[in-house]
Amino acid sequence: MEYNHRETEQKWQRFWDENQTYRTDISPNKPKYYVLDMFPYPSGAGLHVGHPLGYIASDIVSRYKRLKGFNVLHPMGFDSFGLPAEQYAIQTGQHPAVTTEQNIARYIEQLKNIGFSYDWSREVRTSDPAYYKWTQWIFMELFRSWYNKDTDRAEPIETLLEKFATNGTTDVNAVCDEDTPTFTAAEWNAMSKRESYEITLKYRLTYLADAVVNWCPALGTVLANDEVKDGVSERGGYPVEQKLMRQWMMRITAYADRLLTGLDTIDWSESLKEQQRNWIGKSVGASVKFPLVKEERRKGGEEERNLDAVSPSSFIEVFTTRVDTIYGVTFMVLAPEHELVPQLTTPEQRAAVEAYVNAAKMRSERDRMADTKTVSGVFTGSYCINPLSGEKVPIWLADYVLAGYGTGAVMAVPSGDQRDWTFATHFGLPIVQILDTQKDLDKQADNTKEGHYINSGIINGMTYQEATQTLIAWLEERGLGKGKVNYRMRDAVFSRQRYWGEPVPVYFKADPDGKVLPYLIDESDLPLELPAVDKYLPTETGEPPLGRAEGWRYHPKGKANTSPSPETGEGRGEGYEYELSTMPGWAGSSWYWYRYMDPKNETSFASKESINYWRNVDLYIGGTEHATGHLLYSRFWNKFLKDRGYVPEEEPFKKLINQGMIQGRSNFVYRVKGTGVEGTAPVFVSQSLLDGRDVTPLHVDVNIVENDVLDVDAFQRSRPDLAEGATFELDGDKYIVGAEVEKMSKSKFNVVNPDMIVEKYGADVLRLYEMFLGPLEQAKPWNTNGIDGTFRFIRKFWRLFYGENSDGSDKWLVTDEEPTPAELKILHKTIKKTQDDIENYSFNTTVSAFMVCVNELTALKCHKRAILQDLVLILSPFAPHITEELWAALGNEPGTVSKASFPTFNPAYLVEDAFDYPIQINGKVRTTISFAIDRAASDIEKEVLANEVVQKWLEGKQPKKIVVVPKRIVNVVV
RNA sequence: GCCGGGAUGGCGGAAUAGGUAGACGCGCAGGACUUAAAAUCCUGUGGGCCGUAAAGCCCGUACGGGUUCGAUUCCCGUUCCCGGUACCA
Repeated sequence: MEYNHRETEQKWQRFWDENQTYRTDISPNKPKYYVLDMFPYPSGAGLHVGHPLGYIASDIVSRYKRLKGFNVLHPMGFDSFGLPAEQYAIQTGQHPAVTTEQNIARYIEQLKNIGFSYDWSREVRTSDPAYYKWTQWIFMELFRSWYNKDTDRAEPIETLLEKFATNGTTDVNAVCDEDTPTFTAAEWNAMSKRESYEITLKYRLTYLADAVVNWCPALGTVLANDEVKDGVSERGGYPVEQKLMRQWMMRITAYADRLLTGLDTIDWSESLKEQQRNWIGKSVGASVKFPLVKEERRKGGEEERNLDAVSPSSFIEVFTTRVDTIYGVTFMVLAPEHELVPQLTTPEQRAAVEAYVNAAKMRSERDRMADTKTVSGVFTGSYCINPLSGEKVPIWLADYVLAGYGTGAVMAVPSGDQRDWTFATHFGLPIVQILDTQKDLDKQADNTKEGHYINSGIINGMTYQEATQTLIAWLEERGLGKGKVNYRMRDAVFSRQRYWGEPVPVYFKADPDGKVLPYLIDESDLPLELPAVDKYLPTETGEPPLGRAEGWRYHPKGKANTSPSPETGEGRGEGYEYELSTMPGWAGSSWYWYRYMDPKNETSFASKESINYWRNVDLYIGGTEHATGHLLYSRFWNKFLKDRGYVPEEEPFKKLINQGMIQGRSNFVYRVKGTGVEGTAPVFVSQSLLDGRDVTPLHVDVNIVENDVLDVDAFQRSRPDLAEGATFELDGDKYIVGAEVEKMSKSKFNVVNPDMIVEKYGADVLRLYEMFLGPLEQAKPWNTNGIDGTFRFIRKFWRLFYGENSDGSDKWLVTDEEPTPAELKILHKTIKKTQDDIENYSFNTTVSAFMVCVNELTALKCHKRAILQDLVLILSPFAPHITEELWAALGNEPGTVSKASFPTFNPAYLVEDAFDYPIQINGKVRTTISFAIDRAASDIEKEVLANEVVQKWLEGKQPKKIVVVPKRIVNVVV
């Protein structure tokens, strides 16, 4: 009987479910191993064959580690808040919870079909109130914390209040808002409760701020930078504009340095770490103040040129990484959006400046970035003073300076910076050499740090190091500047003007003087559940969808609710207004790996016991698209939770692997141009007969193509719109289709559903084939064609155990005979290869080793239990169903293959007594000769030289040299 | 532009402390079994040359150099492809 994959696989999947085979509990006497997949967003389209790639790899590692004696935590859940469900709700009125539930059910069914060893009792869903209760709680903890730069960690807000009460702001070294006032202890203690509370809001790790955000009018929501691609929303592709809005922010910048240095402690790919480093964008330099020229201020005339009113005072502040080049500054460049521009513009220059600023506004960010060749800029008419040289420096505007980075102003040093050089050359501004080593300044800038300074006042003759130190000290002494570290990374916007997300556990209360401030709801009121709304759109007044929830107001327990609505003044006694925005997509995914440790806990996000046992993720597998989003935010929250003593590890994901994307392989049919239109019958030509004919390629469903041969009948049946009355020009009796690698997508008719593969070939075959396709981290196209190889392998493997009696019934072939050395060698070579390859995540080569093993055992007609039982075990991580079946057939307790031990590799079986040496003449192999392993090199030399083939190549000459590498090669140099 | 990764048969890919390039699989070709097909099994399969055959020779890991007894592997330069990105002061 042939192996029946359908019956067997379903049987074991049911068994595992019913017996909770993969249920995991804490067992302190076993080492732990935590294998995590990036949990999916359950989309309506279901899984395609590309999705499970990483899940299969992680499942193999999980099963392998179990056999190796580890207690393995391997859970799965769903990142179930998100835009598509909300978009669907807007269109259909269907509550997102309903569609999400349906999609999850389908995902679970598909996942269970593939035989993953997840502990499903630990499943989490971010949209479940029992889950997001703790997302909200973490938000509250962030609100209740500040970042102490002295201890370099987050602390409860109470430690800040103590400092204020005893010493005011003197001892406080915190990450906080720019406009935070300084005060004494006495001043602090004299403040009203409201005043002091308002001050603490500037220190908390989550805070309200007016932020320029990516506002997407079509989606009615704010998007994170990484959700915007090329000026349109990543999901949906709608236009996005910049808008100033009051938003909840996360002070992730407080952690910038730790996020950077932590990268050195984790085992992630270099490219991924580099992406995070670039995103954080640390640069070390100095900020310098350039005072504005006083005479300019005087003769400015009446028109708003009162520079004394300019905030904060009369200077331009720049950030530079090359303060040593300050004597080379010949002009100043501001971003067109810089706040001082209106005040700095002289009446003569006003028209030109306004034209330039407007033109810059019109150009999209994209245009400005794409166009780096054109030089543009305009002079404001004003000057500032170089604080070092005392020279007058003209102030220009140019759009190569970005408002959002540094201070939005640059001190231009054309001799050292290429952009400044280009600008100076274009506008005829002077270029001053400042280092004796700079050369070819008439052709380009030279950014060298070598040599000694010239034309440079107090640093003349110094080297780079000396000059930098001297200048920073000089500037700090005079309050004109200081050493500064600048980061590209900004604080993260945490608000979304949408419905399907976690409500923010905050309400607003107006104080007697009318000032409205945010307050946390009481912890006992968590979870703050999403209210029902009539529509999932913003309100008519532009409020987020939660503004539609009727009577949704906060009523603190045991307190009078007397605050009127801050907007309307109405609603006295009806409770307080809630925050109406919801949390972003990354909130729920920034801590989920902890919830798996203790998913049902109602008193904390996970028990201390479980967290201290499982600690962090040993292996994390997922896509590279989360490089700067999820993976950065998760590290941020993890560090915060560690600071506050809730978790023990600084980094959440020790080892991370990015699985490569599985691309689609599209198939095409070719319709002759001019046919199939206006009632004419279409003519399709086989790809093999094209030969330059004028045709239109059309996508054809890959599921009706086999080995690039089209099932013509199926094509005509499934696409009557295309193939009605068509004629086909065949190559022999075959229509050969064309092929191209594209993204896997419905519109390209190249989606392959894993369910179909499982039905036809079995889950074990799907698992083996996905691994066999190539290295895990590499992107590769899916081509169902090759799957026959792994299908045959499984059946060949089965035939080592079962044959057929003459009446057609099953014949059990396994015997208890003693294995031969040759059989043991095959087995142990495969054991070694399997464990080495799994430890190196090289799954494709493991599958090939299994094939070799089964081929060799088949050739030897080996049916011995002593060999096959171990082979079942080492194959079980890859093909759990068939091995579970055979494990039971071998007489083991059913369902226990995952609870056995990985066979021990015994090198003794691999010892060879002879080696076939390739014999090279001048580096080319001419023959091979077998020598005993312990044969002396001099003996080998002699025998090689005596060899007939070697003699022939020597042509009677004496060899120059003979290289003998034991157990490798012999090379005779003539 | 910069950063990271890559380029090996018709195809997916193997082999790097430098040591027989093309494991394994697909596809293809031929054969066995079968009334036939499917399934299965066997043989061959980088290109070229020479041969009836056996055997043998030459070329070959994107391209051009180099180091070495020996290079897919190391070094220098070039081209192309994929991913990322920031005009970052």
